[in-house]
Amino acid sequence: MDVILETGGKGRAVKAGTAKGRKAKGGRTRQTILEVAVDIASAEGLEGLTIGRLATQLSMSKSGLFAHFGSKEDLQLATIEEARSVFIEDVIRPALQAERGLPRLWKLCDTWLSHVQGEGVSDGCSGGCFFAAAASEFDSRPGAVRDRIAEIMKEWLSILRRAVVESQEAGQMNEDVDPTQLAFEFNAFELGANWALQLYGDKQAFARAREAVLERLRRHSTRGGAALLPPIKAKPRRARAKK
Amino acid sequence: MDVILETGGKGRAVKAGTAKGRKAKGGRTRQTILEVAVDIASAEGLEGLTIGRLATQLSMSKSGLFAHFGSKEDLQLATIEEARSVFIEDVIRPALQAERGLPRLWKLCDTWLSHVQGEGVSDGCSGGCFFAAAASEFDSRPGAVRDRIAEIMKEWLSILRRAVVESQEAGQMNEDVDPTQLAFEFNAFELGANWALQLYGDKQAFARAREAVLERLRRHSTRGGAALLPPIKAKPRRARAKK
DNA sequence: CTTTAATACGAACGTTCGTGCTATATCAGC
DNA sequence: GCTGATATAGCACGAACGTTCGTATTAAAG
Repeated sequence: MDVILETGGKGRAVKAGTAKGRKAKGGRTRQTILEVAVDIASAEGLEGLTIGRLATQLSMSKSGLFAHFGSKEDLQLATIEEARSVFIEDVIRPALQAERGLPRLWKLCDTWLSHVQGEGVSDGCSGGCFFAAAASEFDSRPGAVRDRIAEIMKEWLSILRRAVVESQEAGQMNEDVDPTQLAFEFNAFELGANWALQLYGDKQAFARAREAVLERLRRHSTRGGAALLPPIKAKPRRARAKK
Repeated sequence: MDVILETGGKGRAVKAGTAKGRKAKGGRTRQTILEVAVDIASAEGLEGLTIGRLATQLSMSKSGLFAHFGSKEDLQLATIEEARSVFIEDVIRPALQAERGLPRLWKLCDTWLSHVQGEGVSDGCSGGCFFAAAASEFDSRPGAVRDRIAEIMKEWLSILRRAVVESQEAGQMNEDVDPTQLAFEFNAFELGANWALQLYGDKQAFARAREAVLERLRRHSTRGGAALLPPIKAKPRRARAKK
């Protein structure tokens, strides 16, 4: 599944995808590199993202690719920024179109889960959360990479928390809910779903995470807020055969 | 925090521990190696567990250490088994002494969290869950190591689930609770707490995880079961300053 | 005392990693 | 068409990794 540099297509948002000139070529190549880098790193981690491997997959030479970044760390940082852009585009922006309050909070979680699950047909069944992988890989490796990852994840937690607060301000969620606590729990469900997917390929975990989130939202929503949530699915209530 | 086998002049590792005999010596060395290996791997992951580093920390030669295991993979597998033993000793066994049902279920979660948090004074502030780190490191690396990790984590999930079922059988928990779902959620809270600790050094996350677990236990417990849980702490209800 | 086998060491091998130097195409502007 | 910047390739280095091999030490067995 090599990625050829010049197929043209490449749906992702590139500043000037078709700009001509030698100068622009480098930028486009860099962009292509980063897109593949995010793919690899999502599945195998930021350290599995080897320059040699990246070059091979892109049919480039190591040094040619390396020239686009001053160091491995720069490549990692750039990859992180690219992943953040993708995340914003795929998760944050769609959620912002939902109505502020409970609908947006639910949409954030729902889209996040879809994003990790491997949204559409992307590329088979890879999936996996870039930041979850990167975080656990660098949590014990101090440096700029780790700091940036921590910053971005804090950003994400903050967004979740704000959505909770806004739900309360809109009178859709009970005031006695601690927003930080709820954000922690939602984030944990997402980590748990990602964990189950990566380790067992258990796609059902996403249904469980959604149910966990929804149950909590319903539990804490006011009378006015409850109507804004998806309808309750009929529970299949059958004891699992699992011993 | 090096572990010196014996200060003997030339770094000679000669020590007459409890058991005598040349034969037993190897076994003791191996055990010492594995204990240090678990420590390193808990903090830095199974791949950060380099043979060279392990040897340095033990004041041994790489080859001398290597001789105890046929390969790196064998070392990893042995380290996993050692970690499992520690886990059983530190978490499972204490929980089994709690009364079957809700008390045991709560104890399992509580002890697990303490275990990850770094329980006592162990060695400063390391902490971190061996299996969480190992799982996310190997989830995309097929092989015996990954399989064993998956097996052990499934074992753990199964224990959690059984505790839920037993709580229901004891009439302490409502029957409409899906044990698999609850086990998933508890596991997610634990992953979330570990994540926050590793990335932010946020020990408060454990309080949050405990609260999340307890709230769920209370929510689903029957009238008879509720009394078996820890008393409700007075909520400090103060809005966090965090923006 | 001699022999044996367990234990550990030191040196080296082959590989892979990140990285630096140098050369060569390829286009923009004069 | 020449010049100069830019993009990519080729090659080599040093470090670290897992691993192998030959050897020294030494407790236990004969």
